[in-house]
Formats: sequence, structure tokens, C-alpha cells
Amino acid sequence: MNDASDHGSGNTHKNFIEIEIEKDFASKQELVGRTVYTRFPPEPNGYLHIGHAKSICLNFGLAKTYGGHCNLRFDDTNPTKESEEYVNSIKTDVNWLGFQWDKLLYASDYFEQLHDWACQLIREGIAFVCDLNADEMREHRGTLTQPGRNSPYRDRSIEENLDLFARMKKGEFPDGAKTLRARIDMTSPNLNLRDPVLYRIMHAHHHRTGDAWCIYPMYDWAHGQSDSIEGITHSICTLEFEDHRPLYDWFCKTLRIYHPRQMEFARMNLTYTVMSKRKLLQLVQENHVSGWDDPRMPTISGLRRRGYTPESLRMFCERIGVARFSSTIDVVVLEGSVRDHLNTIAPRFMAVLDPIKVVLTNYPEGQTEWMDAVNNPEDPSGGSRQIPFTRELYIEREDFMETPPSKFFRLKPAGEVRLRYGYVIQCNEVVKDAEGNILELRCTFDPTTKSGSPTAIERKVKGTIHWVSASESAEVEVRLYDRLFLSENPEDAPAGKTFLDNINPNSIRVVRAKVEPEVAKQLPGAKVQFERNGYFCADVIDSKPGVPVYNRIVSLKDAWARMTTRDNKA
RNA sequence: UGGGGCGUGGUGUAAUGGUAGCACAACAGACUCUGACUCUGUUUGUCAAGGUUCGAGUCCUUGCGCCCCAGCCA
Repeated sequence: MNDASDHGSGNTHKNFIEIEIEKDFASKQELVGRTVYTRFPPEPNGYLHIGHAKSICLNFGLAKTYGGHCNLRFDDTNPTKESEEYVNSIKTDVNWLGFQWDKLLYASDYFEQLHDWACQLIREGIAFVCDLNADEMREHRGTLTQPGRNSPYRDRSIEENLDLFARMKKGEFPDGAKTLRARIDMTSPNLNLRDPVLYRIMHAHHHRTGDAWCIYPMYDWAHGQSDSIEGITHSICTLEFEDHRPLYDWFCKTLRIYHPRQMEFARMNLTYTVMSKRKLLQLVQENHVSGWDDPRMPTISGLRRRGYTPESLRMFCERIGVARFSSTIDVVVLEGSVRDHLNTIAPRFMAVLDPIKVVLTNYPEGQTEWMDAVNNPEDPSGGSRQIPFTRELYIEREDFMETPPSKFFRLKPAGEVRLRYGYVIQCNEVVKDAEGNILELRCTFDPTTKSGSPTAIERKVKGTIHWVSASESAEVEVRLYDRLFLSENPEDAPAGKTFLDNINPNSIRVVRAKVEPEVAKQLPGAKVQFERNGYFCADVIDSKPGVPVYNRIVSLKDAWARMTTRDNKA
């Protein structure tokens, strides 16, 4: 067995699941000669989100760590909520995250077997057909503090149960008319054991089995047995299924079939977003976002479109760890992960998001110099490119201040700043309109300071800013995304309000940016860094050939912004 | 308030009963033609109270707090 400690990215200790797995393999007779077998079992009733990524990384990661296998199994036992669209999106997302399943399976593959096992239980007198309707059943179930009462149909004969169940299967009864239940214990303090429903009648078309069935197994009746059939050694799920484990165990034991071990871990919460399927659906349906893959959504498809890489998501899952404590992860951990990955791979470009014109009064009109610029300082093999330098340029509006604070290293009246890969310039004049708005900055450049020249090296200036030629640049649409919600926990809204009231009205800002020519040539999906701004991704949907539209994935860390906001607060 | 879980710095996550560590964040400094990256350093923690023990985050007792369960959803 391999050592679980080598996951990379710093996290060298084992989590509690790995520890338990190792104990099991060291001590359990039935595991001798076997390897770890896990499964990722989504219901295809929606799009996967970052919380699922944690489960995917865990299940597939365990298999990889221990040289075992992991299946992708769709828990498709409720045809009214499921569709092939979701099946396909889930397959895409799992693969995109970088994982290959051993087998692609469906709970519906086992419908026949599950049905046979149900008949077995009936024949053994431990399952019965119940005529109680939903309301009556709820009433008989009791409450958290009061025991339930036996169904009046609990003691039907085996023959009658067999007959009734067969007729349920044949379609003789309408939806809801009858259920098949296990005879366990209506007084159990665990509500899951109070004669749970095994089958319900649903005259619904299933996306895989069509109209072959009109009775469908419940989750509890399907899940453990599916694990068992597949030879899953460790069935890993989230904490809310903990109360179901006694049932899971009871079914395996009662059916006398291979018995996987269910283990639960805490699902993740993320600050500044919502994760429940219902709320995500609501955001989509009420058009608060453009769709499941809106770049502001915490869905895998949204993060992918935003520009997150599989590597960054895996790194994130590694960093947050696995435990049984319901934690809330600060979204900065997610943002930090994508920064760390993109820093190593993203080519650098210059882009001015909020341009202000600079005229170099001593620079020849009509002249263009091609300046050499490094593509990625983190990647020596990345090479370099040429950027046009001209008399008229754009710089970022916030890189100039007329009356700056003391630590402001950028351009100011009579001050000097280096233009990255260009020259050192000095600001001589601020041209304004009648209202006092700055129209342009008139500056002079120092010809001895050309980037890369020997004379440039001696010249030290505190600040370096990015720029783009006014005449030799392109213009692109850039979408500046911010967090979708204003509050850390959008769900805790004041009385009478909902999470929707916490939506950030400025979660997207669209600008036209001036960019160096190369930026306009990037292909959809390209991930780049706009120097001193952030990481950006050419949108896969809205970019057209030769006309990319950029999404801001995440800004760069900004010590200056931190410093200024802190001073303002003080 | 029946049952099941869970409480370790700001956020996560470790620690056969034996020096409370790691990551992220923050802060300070160094470096810097990205106020990025990198490097160095620093701050901050065992829910509480008792008990057992030479020694308790870990074991025991009591209390407090949080999460999950009353679908013919998963």
C-alpha cells in the first residue's frame, strides 16, 4: 500500500478516512488481497458545484493514493428529477477535474437485482406492502420525541404481500397508493429505522429505463446494495447520512451480501456564496445570473468558465482538508489557489482597464519602438514578445494622483515613474477640462532609461506601472467579476429578507480595456495575467474569432489597496 | 427537549496520555522594471468547570454551544 502522505502542496498528514482505511486493510479478513474501491455517486438532478469537487477529489484521490479504483455511479432512483443533460454535465465536470472513473454505472443498472432482493425480504416476512397514504404514514411515524405506531398493514401474509408487490410492479395502482416497507422498529429513536419505505409507485419515464418500471427504489434501498454489488470497500458520503448508516448496515446484513463500510465527512461551506441546489436553481431561474455556468456561480461549470483550472480546484481541496467538523471555508482560500497555479502558467500582458492618456512631448511623432517583454518571469522557457511604444500612451487612471499620500510610488506631478519595458517618464503638466476632469498627462521621457539598456540599470525609480500604446493597441471587453453576495453567509438574512437580498448589485462591471495587440489574438479559454491587475480568461462562450471577451478570474494581491483602505478606516 | 454527530489561533487542519505543529490569511522586513511572485521573521489557539495522572487537546464527570434527522427526495 502506498503512503497517503504524498499529496503534494504541503498537506502531509493523513485525514481520518485514510487512517481508518489503513486500519481496515490491516485488520479485516474480508479485505485481504483487495484494494481500495470507492465511488462518486451523484444524483443527476443538477449541476455539480465546488462542494462536489471536494467529494470527487476525496473519492478519486483515495483510489489513486492507495492504487485502487473509483467508479462514477449515478444515483438515478428518482426519475422525476433526473435527466441526461445532468448526467452529461457531471461526466464532463469529473473528467475536467482530471479524474477517470474505473466504471461508469447507474443505480438503475441494478433495478432488477434490487427488485429480487425486495421479493426475498417479503418471502422472509420482513417487508410488507403498506396502503397508508403520505399523510397517514407521517402520522404513524411519530416524532423526534415520540415513538411511531405500526402500520395496520404490517402483518399481511407473505402471499398477499408478494401478490400486492407484483401488482404494484405491473402498474395496477396509481402513484402513492401503496409502498413497500421494511419491518424494522416503529419505536426506534432513529427515524430511519421506523419501517422505511423501500419502493414507491411512480408512473414516470426514466431517462435510462424508459417506461420499464413504475415502482422505483428509495435511496436507502438502492445505495448500500449498489455499493455492495460494485465491491466498494469504503462508501464515503457526507455527514447528513450518518443516521442512515444503521439502515445501510441492516440491509447488507439482512440480505447477507458483501458489506462495504460507510464513512461520513463534513460537507463544505464557502463564504460569500450559497451551495444548496435549490438556491442555485433559484439564482438561475430568476435570472440573477446568466445560467448554471455564469462565471459568478460556485458550480464547476461556472468556475471553469470564470477561468479556474482543474489544478487550482484540486489544490483548493487539498488545502481545506477532510474532517467531521462542519466548517466554513473562507473564499480567499479558493482565490489563493487559483492565483498560485496561474502564477506559474499564465503569460503576462499589459492591459489598461481604466485608461488616461499620456503624451510624451519629447518623443518623436509617428515613431514606433518595439520593446522586448518577458512572457512569464516564472517560466524561463516562456520567451518574450514585442510591444509597440509610441508618443501617445494610456496608463491606468489610478496610477496617477495629483495630490498623493506619502507612500504613493506611482505617477504624480513633477514625479517620475518607470513604464514597464519602456522608459522612465516625468509628469510635467496635467490637462483638464472645464469641470476639472483630467484629460491627459503631458510628460517627458528619458531616452537613457530604455528598458534593457546598460544606462537604464543605474536609474532607480520606486514605481513601475503598466501602459499601452494609444495608436498601436486594441480594445477588448473585460468583465470585472466580484463576489455574488455582499455578506459572508448570504443565508443569514434579517427577518423578512432572504439570501437574494444579500446579492451584490455590483458583482459584474463591464469595461472596455486598452490592450497590447497580443491580447486581442488570444483564443477562447486562454488564461493570462494582465500585469498589476489580475488573472483573466478569454470567455469560451462570448468570445468571437479575433474578438475575445475577458473574464476577470481573480485580482492580484494588492498591498497598496490594503494599505489605503486600512488608513481610511483608521 | 428523543437520537446521532461536532467544538484546537482570523480560517481550515494535525498531534501512540509526553515540546500544541502545518497550510491559508494577517503583520513586519528583504528583494523587485508587476505594491505580484519569492525569501526571512512575527502575532494569534485546545468551548467551560471539575476529576484521574508525574504529565490531559487526548481519559472520566458535568455544563455550554453548533450541526443533522419527523420525504413515498438524495
